[in-house]
Amino acid sequence: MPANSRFAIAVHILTLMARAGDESMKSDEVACSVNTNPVVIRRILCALSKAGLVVSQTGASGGSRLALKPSRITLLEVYRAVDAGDVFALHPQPPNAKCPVGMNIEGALDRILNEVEQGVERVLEKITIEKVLKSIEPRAAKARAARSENRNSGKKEREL
Amino acid sequence: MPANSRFAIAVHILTLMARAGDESMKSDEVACSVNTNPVVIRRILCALSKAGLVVSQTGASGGSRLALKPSRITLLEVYRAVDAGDVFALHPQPPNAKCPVGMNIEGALDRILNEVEQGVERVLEKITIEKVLKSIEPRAAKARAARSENRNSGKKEREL
DNA sequence: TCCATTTGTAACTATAATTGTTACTAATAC
DNA sequence: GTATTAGTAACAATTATAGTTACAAATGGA
Repeated sequence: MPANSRFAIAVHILTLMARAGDESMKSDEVACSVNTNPVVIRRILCALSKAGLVVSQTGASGGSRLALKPSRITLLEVYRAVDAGDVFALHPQPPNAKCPVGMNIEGALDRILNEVEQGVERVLEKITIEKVLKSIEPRAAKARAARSENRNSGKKEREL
Repeated sequence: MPANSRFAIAVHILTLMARAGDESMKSDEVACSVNTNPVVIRRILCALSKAGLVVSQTGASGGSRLALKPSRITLLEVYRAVDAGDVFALHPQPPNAKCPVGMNIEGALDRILNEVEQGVERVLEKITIEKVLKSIEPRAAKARAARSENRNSGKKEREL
């Protein structure tokens, strides 16, 4: 199943919560939108909570909500909060230290990996959760309009 | 074992061949430096060959060598040649289409993934195999000097 | 005070990708 | 013709992920 989707799900979660505003959401509700098990959501929420991006409360009428305004949460913080994994892996086994290339290639690759990660981070730090929510809203509005068209023509659909 | 190391190994292979110049290398020799099985090397060489980065020859005294000068091979071409995988994965299961966020989040994440990949590519296109080899040489030379020190003081080590 | 609800977390399963390995075919040089 | 080498298929071992069940701890309300 490799190449993990925790970052994608984390962005989904935070976008839902940005939309919910002050109201807190339960892991069950979030799981319904993400289409997975609530425990999967809670595991990711736990990481986001440790990073200070959400606050959660146990007990009856508990749940989670954003700890910061959506405009203050960048995708870089999200990427760092969940362990998204490296862009590429180094050698599975250490290369041959008796070879002039084998001896030094890991260091070179490590420096390249750092540069690549910086490239990723430069992109992610420019995108906020607010921006993601806004990029979604017009499409959702369009879909709502289309649905009311359908309703007029007799079709039915449930929505959240 | 997930998060694949094919890109790292491909860079290692090409750096070895850059150093070998016109002489072709056998998958066995490369495997010795990478510290893995020759079939693993041949699989990656096959991808590099399809991308036109190396040429291979079967048969006695066969082997592989670079198809282009080291200064003409960028790491971006290498990254594209081997299937290095995406920086992050989208949802394992499609999100709930009845939810305004679930309905549109995949498209938003896909656009973000494209931007991130472009960030990665901007970094990789600036690094050539020649550059990697040069970043390794001074260290290798230093190590050679240290080894001859050792030899003078009576110690022994094999090298390639 | 007790009960229902919810998070946090451990433990386990199923799935899938990667790497390593053996074995074989086809091509090539000597 | 024989030895050598790449190309490739098939399979095993390892590992991470995602999903699931189960339960303790916290919380709010009756």
